[in-house]
Amino acid sequence: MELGERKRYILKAIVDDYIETAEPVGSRTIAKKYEMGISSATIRNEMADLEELGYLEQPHTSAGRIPSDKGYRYYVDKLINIKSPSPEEAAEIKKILQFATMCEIDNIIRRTTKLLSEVTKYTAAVLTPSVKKSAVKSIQLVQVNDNEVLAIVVTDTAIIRHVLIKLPRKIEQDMLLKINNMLNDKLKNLTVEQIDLCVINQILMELGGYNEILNAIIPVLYDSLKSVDCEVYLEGATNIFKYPEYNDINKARNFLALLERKETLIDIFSDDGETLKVSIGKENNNENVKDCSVIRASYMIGNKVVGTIGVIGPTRMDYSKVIGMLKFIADNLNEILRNSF
Amino acid sequence: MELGERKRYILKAIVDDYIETAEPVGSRTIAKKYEMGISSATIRNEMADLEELGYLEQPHTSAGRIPSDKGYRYYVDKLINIKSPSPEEAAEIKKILQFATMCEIDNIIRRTTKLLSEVTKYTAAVLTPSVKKSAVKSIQLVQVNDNEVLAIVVTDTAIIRHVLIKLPRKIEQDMLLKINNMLNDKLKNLTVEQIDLCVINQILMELGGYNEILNAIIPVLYDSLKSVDCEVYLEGATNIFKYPEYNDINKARNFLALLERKETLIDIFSDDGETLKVSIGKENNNENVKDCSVIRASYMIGNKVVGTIGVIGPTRMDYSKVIGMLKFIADNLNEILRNSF
DNA sequence: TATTAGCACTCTATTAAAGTGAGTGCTAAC
DNA sequence: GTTAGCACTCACTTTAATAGAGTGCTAATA
Repeated sequence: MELGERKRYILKAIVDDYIETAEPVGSRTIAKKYEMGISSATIRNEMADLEELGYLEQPHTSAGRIPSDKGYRYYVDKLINIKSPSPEEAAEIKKILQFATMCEIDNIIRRTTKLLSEVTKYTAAVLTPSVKKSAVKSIQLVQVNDNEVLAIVVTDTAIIRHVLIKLPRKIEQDMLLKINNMLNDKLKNLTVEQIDLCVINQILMELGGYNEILNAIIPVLYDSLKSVDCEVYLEGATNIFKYPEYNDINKARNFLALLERKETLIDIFSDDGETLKVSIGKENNNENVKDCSVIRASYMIGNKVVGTIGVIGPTRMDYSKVIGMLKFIADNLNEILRNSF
Repeated sequence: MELGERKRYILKAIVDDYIETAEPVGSRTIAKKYEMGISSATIRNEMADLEELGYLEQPHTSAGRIPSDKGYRYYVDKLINIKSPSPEEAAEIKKILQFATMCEIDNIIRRTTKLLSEVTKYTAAVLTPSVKKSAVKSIQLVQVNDNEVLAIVVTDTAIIRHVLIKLPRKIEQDMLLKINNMLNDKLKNLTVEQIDLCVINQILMELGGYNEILNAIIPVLYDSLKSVDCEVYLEGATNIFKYPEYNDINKARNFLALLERKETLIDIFSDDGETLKVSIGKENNNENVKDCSVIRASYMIGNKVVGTIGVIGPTRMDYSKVIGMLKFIADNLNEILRNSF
């Protein structure tokens, strides 16, 4: 069901105008502002058609039209002109990301989140790599003092997990080394998901002699890896107050309450493998986000898609700006991560 | 300027009632609800006195009275009955904290923050120990692979910092050990604040032979220690929507925007050594918190005050409940930290 | 047949006016 | 010193009136 040239132009004008003004768009506005050599009456007829086809809605009889979810979808798929950042903006973004390069990966991701929320003026979130799906690259046991050992796990997704372990008695250096080597032998290149009780039992069996020490170390290490799967960084939550759809205190509260729960954020932003995905209103799976839009991109560490970076805001979102910015920032982030990790 | 018995009773009744209802309290309400065997006219006279003395305010001529900051202060200092948690609540809190004991310290603190916001129904924040003021307990350099070394610093405040360092070339195990020992010798027991360029230069001098490697390690390690001083965990920010003073969208926005900046939170919650401190309205130093109250307690690791745990909300805060809960939770947290670290 | 001018109609948002009620301060009596 | 009584104040609510933006429909026009 392809729309005619003129209908497409009118739909685009309405979506653009509504995104800009947040007010229902009337036929006269279209006729005057987007010079088409066509009268408002004709536009009215076209608008009635577009409404019948489901692309537009009318808040009440004597108001202008606003885009429906279907209208936004058509706009994003067929009509949009993606705004890439201007040369100045691009330079600024590159500068900030370049500066972040000196930091650890957590910090890079955190700064990227902030940057994204600042340039888009919406709320930005980033999901760090999943520990479960990460493979163990190296495990180190380090003696901190007589009865404490620090266990450090480094994964192929640049996650570093550490946990301080109390020992029941002093441990000799060579015994620690032996345990350390054993853990590396058995666990290296396994994903954390693959490390199950079976694997653990095997280690306990093979190192039978050191049971007392192992029983102090293994469960703590195991719990530490399994307990938290990924982090979520959130920035610019209060940006929503910029948009009149959130002048209603209840809407604002619901939105912010949503973002307070980590599990919800993971649900909203977690990846399904696509490089860039736009979810408009009711397209979102999460019940509480049905009047929001979410735009997200995946990022990679070492040629492996590991996390998501995204933006959430009202369905009346400036799609062309956000998509442009998100693409640009995700690309740059990937480049930095490729070079550094 | 001591208040008479009856004035004190009336002031307490007004504060209690206003905290409960959020409505200006009239003389009739006091007479009826807080049976005093005294007429509303008499109470009106007393209220006029209390207003003149600065303990009460009147939003407008035909409204009841509300407490001024001075009124709240008098209430907190002289009139309050602190509500300790009920046996059931106490048991519940202990259970949750006990469960957290199995976790790393970060996690304990995070859970405590959440718990505090849940039991008080206000916004809770916790400041983790300051790195600057922490003393280095141990530094370990661990070879992750040929050209990467992981540096781990453990402090006396149970902070563990790690940073992955890229090396210009492969490093021999004994050289790494030598550098490691040297770093420990020179830095152990120094606070991070005390580690300045002078100390760094001394190390570089004494290990002159390894300049290439040292120049890769030292600056990164130094930056990592100096870059971030402490973390702030925040929970229950949207709890403020429960309180009618934040039905005004601008107030809500200002409050939430405040909490979004880490520096502001540090400014608001950072400690001045007192075990428990209540800051009411204009008593707060931070300009943007002059219509809030902040209640905070310090917590200790190894007999040293290291961090703050606190609650922020409207000046019409349920002081007796919050103080009771905060004391109880801070005491329990201290006990857990004393036993575990 | 497609377009347009014109007009009646709809519905929200704004403003003004009137009414309600909680609470006060003051006065005079107890 | 306390209290009853009353006039007064002021925010809040309700109602009514008005304005204005925008539509849909009809009839004329190109």
